[in-house]
Amino acid sequence: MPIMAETHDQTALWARFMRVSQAVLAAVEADLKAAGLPPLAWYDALLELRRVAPEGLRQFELQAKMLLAQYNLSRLIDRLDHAGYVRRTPCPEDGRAQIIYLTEKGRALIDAMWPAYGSAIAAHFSDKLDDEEVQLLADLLEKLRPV
Amino acid sequence: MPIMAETHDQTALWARFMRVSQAVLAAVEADLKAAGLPPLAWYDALLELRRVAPEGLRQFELQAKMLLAQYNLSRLIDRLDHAGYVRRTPCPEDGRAQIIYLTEKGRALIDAMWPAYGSAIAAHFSDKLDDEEVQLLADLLEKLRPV
DNA sequence: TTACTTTACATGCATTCGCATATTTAGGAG
DNA sequence: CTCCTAAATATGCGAATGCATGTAAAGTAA
Repeated sequence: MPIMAETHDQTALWARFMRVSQAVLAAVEADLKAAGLPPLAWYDALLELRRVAPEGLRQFELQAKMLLAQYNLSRLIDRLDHAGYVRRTPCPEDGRAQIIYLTEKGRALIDAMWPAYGSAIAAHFSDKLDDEEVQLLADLLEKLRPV
Repeated sequence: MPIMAETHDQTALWARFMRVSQAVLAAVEADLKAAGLPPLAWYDALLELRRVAPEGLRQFELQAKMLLAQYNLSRLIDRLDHAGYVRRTPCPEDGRAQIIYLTEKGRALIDAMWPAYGSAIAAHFSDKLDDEEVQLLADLLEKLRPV
């Protein structure tokens, strides 16, 4: 009964997809933590801010670039702000809003995190794929990308 | 400079891999929640217990099958136990241990969750891949699987 | 036996998350 | 303008997580 077999294959593949992606992510996070560095979300947020520097981003713009709920991003920025890596400033054109700027300290943190982060990505991810496989996976992920 | 280009490709692929897997997982979890059902981890744990039923599993055995820290599994079992889906019993051969059994109510929850879960997997994952792509992705994930 | 190490699991505490809601301001409709 | 709705962000509170450590039983060595 091929239909059942396919259903099973697909469900098994789903389970494997989740397990592998979570395991790889956990391995990379563990490497960062072992190096005494902040979690990945900090790096991601700071990196998005560096992409637009010297401009800043409004919170909802940053949210669109990251995969974080509004309240979680609000508090992530709290932490980044308190730690001195970003600075919140009121938006002159919209009284509700704030613009978030990367600070010099934040830029330095990106640089400090990248060696450990890049090595971890290589060790747990990139090194396991050759060029052809990189392209294959990129195409498959494009198909899976939510609309 | 092909080396830099490859490094960039691989890092970009890493980012995409993480974003897509997290987005797909979040979409499936959201469907479950919208159906008023418990989170995926509950299903996963109960399913592992059903696989070995009528035998039970010790906590560390279940931990090896799932991607959960020891203390998180301990508390997940607390919740499943309090909700009546599993039952903890002392292990006669090892006074430190307990054996976790699936209850009838737990078996019923698996059955109740599967329609929503299966549909969500199909909608957010399986339906986006044809048979050939399923096989390709399976092979790639096998390469990425941590040792 | 005693003493030490390891394994299996639990738990106190601080951090983070999820949810609902509050707060402030924008942007209309009239 | 006034009233209403929607958008941008923050926050109180309960649940879940991470970390360190606790407890109790096994295993091991003498």
